[in-house]
Amino acid sequence: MFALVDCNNFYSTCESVFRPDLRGKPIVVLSNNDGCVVARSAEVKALGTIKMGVPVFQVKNEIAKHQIAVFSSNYTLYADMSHRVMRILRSLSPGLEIYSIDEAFVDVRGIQDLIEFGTMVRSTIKQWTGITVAVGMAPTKTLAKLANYGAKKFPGTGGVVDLRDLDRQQKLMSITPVGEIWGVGRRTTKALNALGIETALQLRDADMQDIRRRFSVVLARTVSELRGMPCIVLEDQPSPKQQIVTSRSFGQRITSRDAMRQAICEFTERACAKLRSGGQYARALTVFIQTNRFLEDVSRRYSNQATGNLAHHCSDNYQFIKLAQQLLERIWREGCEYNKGGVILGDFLKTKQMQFGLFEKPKRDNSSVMEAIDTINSRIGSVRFASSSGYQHWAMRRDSLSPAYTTRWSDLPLVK
DNA sequence: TCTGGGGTCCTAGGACCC
DNA sequence: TCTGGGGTCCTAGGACCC
Repeated sequence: MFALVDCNNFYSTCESVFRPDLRGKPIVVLSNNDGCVVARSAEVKALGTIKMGVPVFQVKNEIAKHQIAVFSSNYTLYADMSHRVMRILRSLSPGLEIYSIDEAFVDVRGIQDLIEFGTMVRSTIKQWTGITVAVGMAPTKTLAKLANYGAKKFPGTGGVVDLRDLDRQQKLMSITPVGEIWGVGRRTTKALNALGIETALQLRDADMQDIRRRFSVVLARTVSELRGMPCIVLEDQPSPKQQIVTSRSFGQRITSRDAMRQAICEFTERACAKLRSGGQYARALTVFIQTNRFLEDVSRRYSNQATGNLAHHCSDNYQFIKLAQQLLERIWREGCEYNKGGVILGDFLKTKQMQFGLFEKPKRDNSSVMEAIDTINSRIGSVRFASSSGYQHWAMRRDSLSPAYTTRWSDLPLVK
């Protein structure tokens, strides 16, 4: 038995928890660079005119008209609030899989009264963090997701749904559009609709072999899960990463090679720091740069990437920065207005054992230097390589950033 | 003028091996 | 006119998730 616990309107709730004056008011939270709407409060969802993911400039009038409060993404705040929620969940159940920043699967095997448990989870999290969650419980992950959908969609449930009962499953599936099912995206929805499959129930009762043939093994598994046969297990041990991406849209367009080199070097540094924080080693690095992909004039569009390998695996800023600069030289095109760039670390070592080449002398090991840098950066801010320091004209736009209420002493809310 | 960031998995096709 | 069978590895692209 799985429970899926999912925070309601997570980012927007994180903002309103510390702004009681905004409770019950419409709120949107924007993506990095203040580009798109990525979270909406219940009041905004109810308006129906501001869709998830819409570019903010397209809904400027709507925002003004309804006096919607706008926030830039404050990931420091959201990550901290997420940790608080997850810590509570872990204390309530030993089996926990943190699935994303705002949701987790919980192992609820052996719990007799699921509704009682779900209600307790909900009220505890609400009281201790101010965050409201919905709880859906069922014998497979896909059904638990569906139960959670029901808990959010129908207020009469009190935000908690136990979907063990087969009749109840059938009833909910019959009124749930197939596109709401976990694993069924936009493209698949369209293709399924074309076959006459509109509801979750119709997908559950479709011919499994036919689904396997027409679509993929992934969708066939979804069908199986809808029938109550679990195919996806609880992964309470986080599996090691296979790649690390660090990329940004720039606040202002970059046209000079020097500024781009600086940005790419900084991305590389950050990616290596993430790598070390997971105790991993990588060998491949990809650098990519692109102009605005929405440019009308196609001749001004440019996008390219280059991949290179180090002689052996490492997690050393120094070597990856050197490689990153060589790769950038291969793809740099003069005269373009770049609006995004990034790096991808790949080809990770499967074990924690370092393997050197047979005929090469082990290079000087910088790990103690890296460790020192990481320690300093985690406490008091930034020690940087010279290659990535300098002017930050490209820093992302965050015009409506809220304070770091829970992680910076000077930002602590005052109670009068 | 303005359009996010970070991931995973699957499939098809090409290059190569014997 | 006619061109095998069995395999691995890599990459690009697509689909999905939050």
